[in-house]
Amino acid sequence: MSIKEKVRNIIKEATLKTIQEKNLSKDDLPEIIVEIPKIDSHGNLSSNIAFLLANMASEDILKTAENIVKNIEREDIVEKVEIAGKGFINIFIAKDCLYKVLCQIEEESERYGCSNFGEEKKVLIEFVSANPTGPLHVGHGRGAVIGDTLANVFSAAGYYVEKEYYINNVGKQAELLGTCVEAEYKNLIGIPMDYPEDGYKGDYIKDLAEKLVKMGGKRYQDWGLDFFVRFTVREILDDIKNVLLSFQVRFNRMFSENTLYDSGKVDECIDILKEKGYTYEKDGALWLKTTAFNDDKDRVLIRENNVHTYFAGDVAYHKDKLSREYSKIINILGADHHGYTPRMECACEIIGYQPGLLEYLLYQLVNLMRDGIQVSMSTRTGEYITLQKVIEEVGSDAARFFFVMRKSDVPLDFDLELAKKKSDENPVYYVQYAHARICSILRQAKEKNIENISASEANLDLLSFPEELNLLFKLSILPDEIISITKNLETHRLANYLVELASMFHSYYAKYRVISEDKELTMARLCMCKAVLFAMRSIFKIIAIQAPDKM
RNA sequence: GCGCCUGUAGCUCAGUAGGAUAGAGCAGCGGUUUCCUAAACCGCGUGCCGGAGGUUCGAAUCCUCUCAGGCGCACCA
Repeated sequence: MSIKEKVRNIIKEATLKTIQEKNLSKDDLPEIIVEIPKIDSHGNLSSNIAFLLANMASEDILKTAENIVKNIEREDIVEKVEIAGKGFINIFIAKDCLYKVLCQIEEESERYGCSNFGEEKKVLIEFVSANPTGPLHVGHGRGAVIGDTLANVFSAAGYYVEKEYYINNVGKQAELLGTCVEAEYKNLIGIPMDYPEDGYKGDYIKDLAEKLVKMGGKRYQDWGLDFFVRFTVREILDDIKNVLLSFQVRFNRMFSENTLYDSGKVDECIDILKEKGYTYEKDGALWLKTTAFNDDKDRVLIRENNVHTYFAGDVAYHKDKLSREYSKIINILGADHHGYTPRMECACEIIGYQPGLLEYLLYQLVNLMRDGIQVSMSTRTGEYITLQKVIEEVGSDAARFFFVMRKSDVPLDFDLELAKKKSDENPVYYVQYAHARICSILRQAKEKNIENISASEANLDLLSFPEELNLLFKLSILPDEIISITKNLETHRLANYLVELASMFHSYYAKYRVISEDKELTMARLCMCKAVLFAMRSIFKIIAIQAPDKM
C-alpha cells in the first residue's frame, strides 16, 4: 500500500471514530480525499475532511478538525499533524517512511509503480480500428498512442488487458477501394476501365495495382471484384500493422467485420433485437428503436435493398465483446465520431448490458504543423503526410511523447520541427536527458570503485535536504498516479509526472553533488538516484519510449 | 437549429474528485561550468482563469444563461 493510501486510511479511521462519538450514522461518512498541497509548509498530504464533516454535523469546522486529529492513530508514517488554514488537516510524513520507498523501488526495480489494484480483472481496449482504405494518418497515431499507453497503464495497475483492432472490411467503402485497384490494374495491363469518380486518390492505389502486375501480369484480369477487395484490404492492413509495429503498438486481436457475417452472428444479433421488441419496419428497411433510450433518432439496421448497415455489424461486434466477460470495455475514437457513440450505447442497453461497462474515450483531432504553420492535409491534392512519414521524420520516441502529453479533450498541435529539435524546447529530450545523467553518475561511481550497496544497508538518514525528501515523496506517489489513470483515463498525466520528476532531479543535480568525498553520503545519494532511474524506466516502458544511457 | 469538446500569462498548455497565496514549458532579459553530461540549473510575471448570474465555509473547477473557436448531426464507414 502506498503512503498516500495509508494516510487516507488513517484519516478514514479517525473520521469514523469521530462520527461514532457524535452518534452519527456511518453512512454519513463523506468521501475521504487526500491531496498533495501546493505549498511545502502545508505538509506532504492534506485532507479537507473537517469541512465536509462539519457541514454534515453542523458544527464548527475547527472544532471538528480538532476532534478528528485527536482520533488519528499515530502510526509510524505520520511525523506530524497540523490543523491549518480554516480547518485543513495537514500530514507530514516521517522520513523513515520515505526512505523505505527506496528499498521498495530497489526491490521492484523497473516494475516500480505497478500494483495489483486491478486484481487481474479483464479489460478490453479497442483502438485505431482505422478502415483499411488507406494509410494511417496522424490522427490515428494519436489514437494508437493513447490506446497503447492506456493498455500499458491498466497492465501496470494489475489488470489483464487485451488490445483489439476492428477491421471494417465489409460494405461500400471496401468495394469502392477494390474497384479503384481493379481499374488501375486493368489500365496498366491495357484493358480500359473507368476509374470510379469518387474513388480514392493517392499513390498507394497505383502501387498496389503495380504490385499485382509484377506478381502475375495479366493473370488477375477476370478474377472479379471480390479478389481485388480482398487483396487490397490485406495489403493495406499489412502496411498498417507494420507502421504500428514501428510505433511499438501491437494488438492481441485483429477482429474482422466479415467474420461476424460469415458466422451468422449478425443475423443472430438482429434476431435478438427483434425478440426484445426494439425493431420495426419502415420504408422497406429494418430499424432499431434507439430513441427508446438516449438517441435523437432511430437507426437503420437493414436497408431497403437488404444490405446491412455498418451499424448492424457493429452492434453484433459489441454484443460479441460484451459477452466476453470483461470488467471494462474501452473504445477509443477520434472526436469526429462522437455523434456515433449514443446509438451504440443504446444498442448495448437494448441487448441488456449495464451502461457503465462500455466506456468511450474520445480524442480531439491533430493539427500537423511545421514551424508553427499548419500543414494542409488534403487527400484530393495528394499532399498527405502519413503517420509513417511522421515517425520516420521525428522518430517513435518524440512522436509517442507528443501524442501522449496532451489531454485527449484538447486538439493537439503536432509540430514536426519542434518534435525533431534536440533542444530544451523539446520535452522528450528533457526527460530522457535526466535518465542519461543518472546513468552517467552511476558510471562514474563504478569507475571510482564506490561500493554498490543496497538501500537497506545505506545510511539513508543522510538524505535530509528538502529537495531530497520531496523527491522521495514524489517517487512514492507513482503507484497512486498509475491507478488513478485507470479511473480517469487521462494518460497525459503520466507525461506530466515524468516531466515533473525530471525537473526535480535536474534541479537537485545542479545544486548538490551525488559523488563526493563523503562516502556514506555518496552511497545514500546513489541509492536515491537509482530509485529515480527505476521510476523513470518504469514510466518510459509504459509510454514505450527509449531510456538512453547516453545522449 | 441540435449535440459533444475547448476557452487559464505574448505562444503552447498543466491545474489531480470544488480547497489554502493560480502553475509549468517556450519565447524575452540577466546570470551559472577548476567538480557527477550546460540537451542542464538559477533569477525576473499587475493573468477581468472568455463574460454574467447562482450553489458553498471556499469556484478556474459544479449549475444556468451568454459570447467565441473546433468537431459532429446518413439507409457512409
